[in-house]
Amino acid sequence: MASGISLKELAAELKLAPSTVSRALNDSYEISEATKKKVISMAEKLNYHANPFARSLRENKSKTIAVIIPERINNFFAQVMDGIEEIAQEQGYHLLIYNTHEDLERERKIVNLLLNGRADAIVMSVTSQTSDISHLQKLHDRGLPIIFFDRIRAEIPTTKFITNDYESAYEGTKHLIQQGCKKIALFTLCKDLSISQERKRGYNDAILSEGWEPDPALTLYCTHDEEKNVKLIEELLLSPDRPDGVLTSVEKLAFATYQAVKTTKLRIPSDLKLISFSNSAIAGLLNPSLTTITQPAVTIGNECAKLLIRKLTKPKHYELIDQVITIPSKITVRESTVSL
Amino acid sequence: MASGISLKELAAELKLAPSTVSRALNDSYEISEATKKKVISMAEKLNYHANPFARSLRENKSKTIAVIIPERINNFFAQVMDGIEEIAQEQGYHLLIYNTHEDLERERKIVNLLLNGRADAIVMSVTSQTSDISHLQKLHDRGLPIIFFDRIRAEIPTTKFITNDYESAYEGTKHLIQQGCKKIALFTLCKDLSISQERKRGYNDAILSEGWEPDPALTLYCTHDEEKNVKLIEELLLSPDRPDGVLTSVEKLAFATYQAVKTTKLRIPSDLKLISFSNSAIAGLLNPSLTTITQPAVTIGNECAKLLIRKLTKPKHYELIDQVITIPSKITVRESTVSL
DNA sequence: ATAAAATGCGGAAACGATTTCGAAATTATG
DNA sequence: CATAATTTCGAAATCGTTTCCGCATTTTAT
Repeated sequence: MASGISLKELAAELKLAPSTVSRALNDSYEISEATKKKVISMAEKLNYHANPFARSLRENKSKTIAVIIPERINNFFAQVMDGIEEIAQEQGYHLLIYNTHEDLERERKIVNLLLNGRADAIVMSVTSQTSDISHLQKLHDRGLPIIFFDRIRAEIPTTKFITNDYESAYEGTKHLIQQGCKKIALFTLCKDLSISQERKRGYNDAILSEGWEPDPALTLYCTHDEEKNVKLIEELLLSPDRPDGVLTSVEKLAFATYQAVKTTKLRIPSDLKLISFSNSAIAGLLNPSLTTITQPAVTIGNECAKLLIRKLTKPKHYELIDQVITIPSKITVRESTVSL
Repeated sequence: MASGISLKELAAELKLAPSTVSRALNDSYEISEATKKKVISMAEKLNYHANPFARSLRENKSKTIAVIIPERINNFFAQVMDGIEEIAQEQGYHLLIYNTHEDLERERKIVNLLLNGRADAIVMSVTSQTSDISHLQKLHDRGLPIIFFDRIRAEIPTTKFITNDYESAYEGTKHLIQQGCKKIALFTLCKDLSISQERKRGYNDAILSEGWEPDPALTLYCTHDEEKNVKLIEELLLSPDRPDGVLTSVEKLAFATYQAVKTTKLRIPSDLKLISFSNSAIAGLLNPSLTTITQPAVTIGNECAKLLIRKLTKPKHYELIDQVITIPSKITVRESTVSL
């Protein structure tokens, strides 16, 4: 109903064969410049737009990239999406967005949907639940180009983009130590996530580098329920063994910590220093301003899209080799970690 | 390459005609339960997934909704997108995302792209540049269901979702007055945007309701360049006629105001009270915490998607009538507007 | 001057699904 | 038992492209 004129009708109008018109519009060498001009001007006049489905059906490609993110769009994912969108639009690619909402079953469903070719490639960040990866394996086996970012799975032999999670966590923890913290806690998500593990490793090694013994009680595995997280953090902060420094592995846990602190008598940074992975643009406006480890989210999005599109346009020349590309984060020190 | 088995191959495997298999999978009444069972189980076994392009080509619909937003994904648009995604996924619809980056030319291009049926419907918020709306008119004329939200265009006779911009701005301004402000400024975007106009109207009427004379110099039309905005705001705040209260029409201008205030000797809220339209989850953690007018972004997204999908699935029963549906915002008073 | 090659275009098949139409097989009806 | 009605399925057309193949006609080579 909404669709306009077809190629056949355009051809009839021009008294040419559909094949000729198609070739003219695709700038084929077999067509004379004269007819090309005629065809193109008539196409413009009649407002002809090729039916994308007919083309996709015939060519077996969709000029579409699917982006799968694991949770509601936060600052980080928003910036990655912006980064992907920027390149995709520039290259004439379309963007499909899916959200697994941290649900493995939904992830499976979505991935299976994409098995039928609706998208030419996939950029994704897995759910924290993703233990069984057979659905991802199947995608890859089918030859569908797929790139992981942030929450990656090393088992799938493809290119992955992350930030320097280990080093950033190490440096962040070191920073807390330099600021005088003696008992440093880590607030993180699911144990199973690669980034959680890497960040924990960095945190642990920083502690060890001081000759200290890491205390398992100081690693808090949080949930996806915001209120519950605040409660958990409150409990820890009210306990006699409370930490005097915290590294939060994701933005929202930093905010939860600010919330939790409110109900205690503690003050940031005098009683508790806080540093967090965060892509919030207003970390500097918080009370107190938040020391952040900022991930290069837009760049990650850009690079994912660039690499995928190169692979799609020149499949022979580019391979999504099994490698992890690391783009470093940047630490910005603010009030939450400096003693007054 | 990535595509799997076709209907024809599945049919061959079953020693049935493609038509029969198609009908079986679509649960047609013409097919016996016995063969349906056989077909379905074989389809599962061979991991058959219908080619979406063949289906779309034949049925002339894509089960896809396009979302067009005018700028990088901020809190508001992220929440709207989440809201749309939620319903779309539930109903088996796919989501295409486009960003016009406040550029009318890009908006035209994107809209023209969608003219060929790639999406069954559109949810959009126009750019601040959108003066000529012939491209939107054409979309609507072609019968492509389209819904506007937030930044709407009244000229296109379809359903639009907004918040109570006028009332919220009125109430917000009144709140500033009640807190003792005598000179209230409005920081807003482009004059041409419907929401800007409505919010300005609310602001103006609140001023008039006090018997005051609105001062044009107190309305600041900001740009899309963050740094420039900070400069503009600084200038105003340093002028002898500086305001003692500010209503910002969008979130980012509130943040710009916080930035600008830093370089002045002014204090919020004692010297300057600030209230802003904002969907930031951490407004309460700012320094000082920010009084906000929070738009029902997720709900707006939900409602857009619900209405569109109803229209798409039952075109006879639902019409996207020319109306503006208003979902009220909620004012949350925090430190930035209350004297200590 | 004739053969060979290049040019410019048309006809028709193909992509993979849905659907109209019709035919065969089964059951019901008189 | 003969005919009608119903159930169940197959053949073929169709959606709008692209592309393989073929056929003139013109240009170049021998």
